[in-house]
Amino acid sequence: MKTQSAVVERLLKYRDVMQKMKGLGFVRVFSDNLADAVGVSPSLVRKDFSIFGLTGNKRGGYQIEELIVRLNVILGKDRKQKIIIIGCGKMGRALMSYNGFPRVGIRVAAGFDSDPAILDEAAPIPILHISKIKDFITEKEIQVAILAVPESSAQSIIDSLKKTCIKGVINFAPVSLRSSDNFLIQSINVEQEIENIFYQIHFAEGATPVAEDVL
Amino acid sequence: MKTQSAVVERLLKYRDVMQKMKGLGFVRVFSDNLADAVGVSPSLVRKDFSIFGLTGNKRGGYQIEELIVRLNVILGKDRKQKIIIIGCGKMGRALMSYNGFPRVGIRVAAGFDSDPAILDEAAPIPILHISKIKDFITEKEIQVAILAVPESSAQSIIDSLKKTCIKGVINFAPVSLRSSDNFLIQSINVEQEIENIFYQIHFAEGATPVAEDVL
DNA sequence: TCCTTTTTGTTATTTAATTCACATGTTTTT
DNA sequence: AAAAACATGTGAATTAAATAACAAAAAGGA
Repeated sequence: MKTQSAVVERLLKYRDVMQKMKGLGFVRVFSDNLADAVGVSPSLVRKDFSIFGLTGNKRGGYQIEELIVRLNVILGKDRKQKIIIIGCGKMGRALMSYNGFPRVGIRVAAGFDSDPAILDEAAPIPILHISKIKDFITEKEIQVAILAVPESSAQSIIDSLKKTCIKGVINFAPVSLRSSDNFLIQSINVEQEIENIFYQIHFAEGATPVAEDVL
Repeated sequence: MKTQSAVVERLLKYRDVMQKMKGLGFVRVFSDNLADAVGVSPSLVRKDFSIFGLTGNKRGGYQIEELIVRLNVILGKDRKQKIIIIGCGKMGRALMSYNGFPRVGIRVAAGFDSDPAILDEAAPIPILHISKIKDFITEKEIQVAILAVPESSAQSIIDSLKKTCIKGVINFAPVSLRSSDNFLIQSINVEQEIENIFYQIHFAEGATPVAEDVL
């Protein structure tokens, strides 16, 4: 039922690279170029394109301009992409002002928090009280939220979001929340990534993971 | 040469779940429990354990206490895990005070920035000038860094880090930096995750990715 | 015009990851 | 004590993902 998340992630990277190439004045690109830039094999680039019916020209490669347009349609960039941020602690506020979002056409519609001291309804991106979240989501038809709240409140917020038209969440709390078919949760766990890196480093230094049976 | 990152990520999750179960007073756990909690199949849990030589008891499941200890050795949690944060803008400072790090035994040794206005050498986690980074890394034997700088300076910082004893980096800048064998880079790209979610949502709503040949 | 070069698009192959299935050792029940 | 119920551990089977390979189309000489 769900399309491979990995393929879509690669499409996003291809588009990103092409956007930058376009900015440099390039007009066409070969699967080899994209492969080098993204760090995959050229045949995988072509296969990914083939899955989505994206075609180029034998010998001539791909027209960057045209391919970006077609990719944007596939990736839904022709629609408005509004999100809200729940939890306006340091991480939440850092995300609210993150300029990577506007650059790719993602608009932060508002932030929400339970602490009255940090509310600011008049700001360009307002910080509203959490009690107003349900109406806001309904009225503005928000579908995606970032959850940047303490671990303790993450689950209960998720439960209430499930009763709204929110369909997907990026979760920064270190709790294991599971996606279901109609409610996607993508967790970002920085400490886990770091622990993973420490493991890879240590293993690379020659420490056997455990036994001799690991290739 | 590199062990599957995915397996290690699962080990980290298993350990996390068991840590919480231990806190609740549980003494043993079955592969089914861990599977449910982490969202994988029981046989995968057992196979993951088997790869690393982690054993339990037929019928009796796994002893939580003992398994956590053995996992911590495998995952390198018996060593000090110090990191530095490069770039102390909003995101960098949010990460500096993130309490998820101390909770899992990761210590932020210092932050670094080029802006003299935000330096603070006396703070519990000092913010030092970027010019001091090389000596600091050498002296404190730092192996892992978080990169939270603007896109424009990411690549040049990576290049200079490669000349130090840093072996792994978590990158928050939206640039595609590639790992090599002795220098790991793990990028966290929130906007990409969001775009991916938007795609999944839209596709789930019935929009065909492109043609009829996609299963 | 014809030959050579290049690069796509797709099928076949290989490799990797996950699930299945069941024999084996343990505990509980009767 | 024997039987029944369980849960692990692992090799076999399956599924999924990535690479390799190559025929066919386009472009550029000679």
